[in-house]
Amino acid sequence: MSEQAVTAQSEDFSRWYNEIVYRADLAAPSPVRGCVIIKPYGYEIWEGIKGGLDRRFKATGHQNAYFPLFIPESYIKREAQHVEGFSPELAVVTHAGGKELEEPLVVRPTSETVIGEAFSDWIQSYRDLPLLINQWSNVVRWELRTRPFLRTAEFLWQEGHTAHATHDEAEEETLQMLDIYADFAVEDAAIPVIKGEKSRMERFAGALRTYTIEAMMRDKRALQSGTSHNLGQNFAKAFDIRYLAENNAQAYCWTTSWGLSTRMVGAVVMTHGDDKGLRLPPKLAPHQVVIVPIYRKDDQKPLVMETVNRLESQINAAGIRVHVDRREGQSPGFKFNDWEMRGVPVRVEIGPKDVENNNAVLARRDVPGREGKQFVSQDGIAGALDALLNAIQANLLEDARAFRDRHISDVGSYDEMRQVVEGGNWARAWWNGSDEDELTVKDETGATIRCFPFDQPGGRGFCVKTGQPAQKVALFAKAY
RNA sequence: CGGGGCGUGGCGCAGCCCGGUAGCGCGCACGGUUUGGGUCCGUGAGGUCCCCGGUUCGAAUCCGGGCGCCCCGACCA
Repeated sequence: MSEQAVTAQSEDFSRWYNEIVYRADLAAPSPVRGCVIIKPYGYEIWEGIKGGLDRRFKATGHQNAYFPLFIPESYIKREAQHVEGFSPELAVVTHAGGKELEEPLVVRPTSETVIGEAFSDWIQSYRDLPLLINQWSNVVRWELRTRPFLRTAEFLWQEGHTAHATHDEAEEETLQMLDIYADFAVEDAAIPVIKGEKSRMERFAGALRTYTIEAMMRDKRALQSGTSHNLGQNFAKAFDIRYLAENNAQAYCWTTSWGLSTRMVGAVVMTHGDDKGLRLPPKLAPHQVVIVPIYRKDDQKPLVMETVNRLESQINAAGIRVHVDRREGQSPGFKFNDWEMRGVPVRVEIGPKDVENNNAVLARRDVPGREGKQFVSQDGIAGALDALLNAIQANLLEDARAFRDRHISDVGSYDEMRQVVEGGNWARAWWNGSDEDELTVKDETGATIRCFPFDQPGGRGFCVKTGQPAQKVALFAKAY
């Protein structure tokens, strides 16, 4: 368990992050380079994320399915930009069953290709459309540098794949799913995100358009937290996904894909965490409430535990995820710190005094020290907790939003942008530059275009780089 | 792939320069003590010192070779 303070965020943010991930018991190192073991506590957070998303997917008519881990190498090569984008990071199986395979098998980096191939069989008529499929799976991308949750060689995610009759329907789906990601991020993860479109350079390999939700971490770096792609007819043509229209004419489908990964766990850590550890939004917290019993001598224990057990079932009955810390060896002070490290939103302290006075101490994780503590009556404690959890959920979101907004500036010139970005902040600037200009900016400032936000100021301005008239502003930031 | 660092009980490290058969903190087990903000004391378990080879009476330590990992950059959800 944790026994000393972690490295402060202000001192070394990545070190802080790594320490938190291990000390909050989210993950453990794996024997394979670039992979991690997701421990139960970390996995429960992922399960919360899965639950929140899956519910939304189902509500919008999507069904889950599962496609194979292995993809024939030739499939990957069918869509020109797709190969180019993914080849460098593929893991390939060349041997199996004791002999060399006739055709190497790629471990999926994403499944557009296999799913596209399947779709071409499944879809015959316009009556088969739209086809709305989602898959929960693992994928492998052999990244050069990895960090737990943010970028690992193998990661868990969901990938949605849909096929539609028209471009507009596909576009509508692409945007709907982006909205779902944003809604999940804001409502469940308490992470304020900015919706926008990716630049040509940052677009998914093989997509017509890529949309993204971008979040600001506590070190002000940007984290692409979910993407939704309108694939146009690129994959439909490569995999022959056609349908017979009402007028008896063959037409290619329009497809989309969208994904969100275990990276979101990292986003939660880096958006809300502080120097004492994790701060989990109640909606995703494996334990929303932890009860720490306090007793001096053994004769006090039965009394205290009686109350604790009673409150536990009362809180449980109210649909709140509660955990009682029954460990014997540790002092209350140790437990306080331990649960703060793990980010449990509310701690309930029950000691002899509370038993006597019919009280309980509630301590909220998002407000440090005395200020975050309050006495409440044991009667109706569930109601008090419910209100408190809602307040914490809202406060974490507000806190993150205020932090983000403080660190985004509108800039009018390239020099100004440079200054803002070099200070670690985000810059909003008019842009009409070329791919090459974008690369230059990256070279010179370290920042990339995170997106062209949907929320545009309107009117027009002059591009910070080229000085030419521009219709849109872009967000620039250093990113993970 | 370029630059830097490191491989010693589960984790973090010392020992290496100057060879003599391995130690500290945390964690773990047991006993006691304590418990309203990281209690304290005692006892104990646990190690192919990354690998291979060489030098030597003797190698964690010296020499040669190899492997692995981490950090910073380029690539990326």
